[in-house]
Amino acid sequence: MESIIKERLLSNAEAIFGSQIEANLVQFQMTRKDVAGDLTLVLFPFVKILRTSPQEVGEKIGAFLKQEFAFIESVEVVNGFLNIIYNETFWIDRLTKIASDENFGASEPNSKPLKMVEYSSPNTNKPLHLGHLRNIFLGASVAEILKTNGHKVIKTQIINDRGIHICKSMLAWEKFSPVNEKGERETPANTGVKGDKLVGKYYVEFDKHFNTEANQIIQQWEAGEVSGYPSAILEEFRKFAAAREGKDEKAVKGLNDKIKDLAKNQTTLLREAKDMLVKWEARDPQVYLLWSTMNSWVYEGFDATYKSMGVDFDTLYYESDTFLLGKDIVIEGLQKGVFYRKDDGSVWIDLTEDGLDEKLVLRSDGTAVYMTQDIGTAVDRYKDFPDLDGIIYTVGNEQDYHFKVLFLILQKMGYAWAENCMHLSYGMVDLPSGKMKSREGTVVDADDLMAEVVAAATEMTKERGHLDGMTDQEKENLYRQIGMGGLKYYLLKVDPKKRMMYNPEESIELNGNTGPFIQYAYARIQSLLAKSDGEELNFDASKITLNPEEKEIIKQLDLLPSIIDEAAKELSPALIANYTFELVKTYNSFYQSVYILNEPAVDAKRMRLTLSKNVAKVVKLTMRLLGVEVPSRM
RNA sequence: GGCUCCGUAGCUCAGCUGUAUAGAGCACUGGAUUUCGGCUCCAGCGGUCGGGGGUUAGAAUCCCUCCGGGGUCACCA
Repeated sequence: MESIIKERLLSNAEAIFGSQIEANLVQFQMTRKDVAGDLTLVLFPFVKILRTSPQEVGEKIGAFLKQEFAFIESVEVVNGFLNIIYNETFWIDRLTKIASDENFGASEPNSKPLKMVEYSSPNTNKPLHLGHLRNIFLGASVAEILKTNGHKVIKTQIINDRGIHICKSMLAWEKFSPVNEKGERETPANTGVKGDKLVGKYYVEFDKHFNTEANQIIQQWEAGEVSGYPSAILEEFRKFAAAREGKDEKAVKGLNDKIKDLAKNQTTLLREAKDMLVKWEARDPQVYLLWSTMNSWVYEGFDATYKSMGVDFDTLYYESDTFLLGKDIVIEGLQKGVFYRKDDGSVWIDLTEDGLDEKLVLRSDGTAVYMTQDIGTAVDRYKDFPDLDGIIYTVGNEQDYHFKVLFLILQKMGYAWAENCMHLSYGMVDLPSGKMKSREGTVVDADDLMAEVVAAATEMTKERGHLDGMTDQEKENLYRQIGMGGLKYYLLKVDPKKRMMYNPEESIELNGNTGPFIQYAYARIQSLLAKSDGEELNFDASKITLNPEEKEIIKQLDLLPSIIDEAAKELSPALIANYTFELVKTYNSFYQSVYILNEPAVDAKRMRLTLSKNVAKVVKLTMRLLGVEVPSRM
């Protein structure tokens, strides 16, 4: 509508203003809620150019528009703004159009280019936690939004199944796992422990012994027992140790941390883990078997978690498959002169001219680092999907720098598609007690958390729900829908870019800006429609006068397509959540203020039912975009 | 220290491609049902938009600076 009005204003500028005007002078905005109007034109830009008063130019434009467009009921100039009011017919037409379009809000499927959305991408050495939950819900939601917006979408993840971290778990399991009477070490099968949890346990185990060994080394050094250690390391130790003299607590701690790093590098455990990684890259059969066994445990565990979350993937990438390609590309880049080799054999890229640092892309022992495999993976994906028009990486903002470098490297390697790669960077999830720290045991486990929210939903729904006649299975499903719906909505309603606070009590709330609040509105409409007993929904528009709440609902429904466009462009499910919350609030207010089934005037009754049905339709669609299910009873 | 992100009501967050008295939820206070699901609705309380300066007819929004906080600068991922 805006563009039509703008067009007409520009083409008639000569008549209205006495001269042509710049297109960017015509600025529309939504009319403030507390002011009458459906669209507002800002008058200040004209005032500046034409040197008249806002009142004068506003009235001129207003009179022109009113005579030009039949759907404009009236216009009003207030404080430098021209508020335009559409007539009832306009809004009723909008409602009829929305009602007749089953796919209202969605764009033609596959009408836009293919996007790949990557999310989750866990390490295989420990279970998923609260941070992954935000990541996964975000990525899955963005994929749905893009799909509904007309894109072809491939959902994927890169599984970090190789690297020093998994070697640590493997080593610890080999060294420290108890052996049972049958001579077996611990497995998911013989302990009943979920696979990812079991492997995670040994990662922690490694860290424990690792620290102990490092501390012993430090004690030796402090006591002057230094035989067998490289003199260069000892020299550094003495430097840090001496520097502690007379420093404050914080500085001493920093120095001690540096000493600890030195000591860690001298531990047998770390050396063994590193040896294991080298062996793994050389495909040592024994190491490879252990690796694939432990990884399979983890995958089983992850699959169960993904199932609880209600998310899936179209295709998977494993670093163990892509890192070699990454190494090849690094060699290729070395020949091209994009990278250079240092004396110790390590390979680097110099990004100082781009305002960044030098970055390692291959270790001196020839093994791959994180960056190496990310290069390989990206190239691999474009080989697999030649019509790919961009990869969206859902990864926390602590890796902003990494992706800046990755995209830059890909560009320098000459891949034109690099400019379509995007980092969907999201903020950390904090707890009321502060940051999650694995060392302090404050990490919130994903499985535990989901079980908790469903349990809380169960308790509250038993108390307040309308469950008569539901089977136990239906009830269980409902509890799950409410608990998971609440959790997903809670994590998605905040702007992804921002750091957010996870408050366990708030996340299971049912009132206010929550998933269950929206689900309740949906269920109530379903109940209403069921009781309407097949009432026809067509009505005689001429017999209808819209009250303010009704008009407001139509206006909000009408916004849906632009909201989805915006959410797709910004990769922000939060925009969808906020939109739906506003819509539901307006609907609830309407519900409270009028009769629907009990409305005696048949046309008004049908119109209100139509309105209700379409609010439910939009709620269902938008909640689907967030991965939130809507129950018809609760 | 370099780079980077953030600072809006007691708390959690919208608004930030500039524009009319800065919004919502929670909490708190007070109301609403002989009505279709009260997990509802209505109202009140509450803010020098971190401080200062600048650009502009107009700044929470753009620029500079200071203060406070996070992230990152690994041959970890």
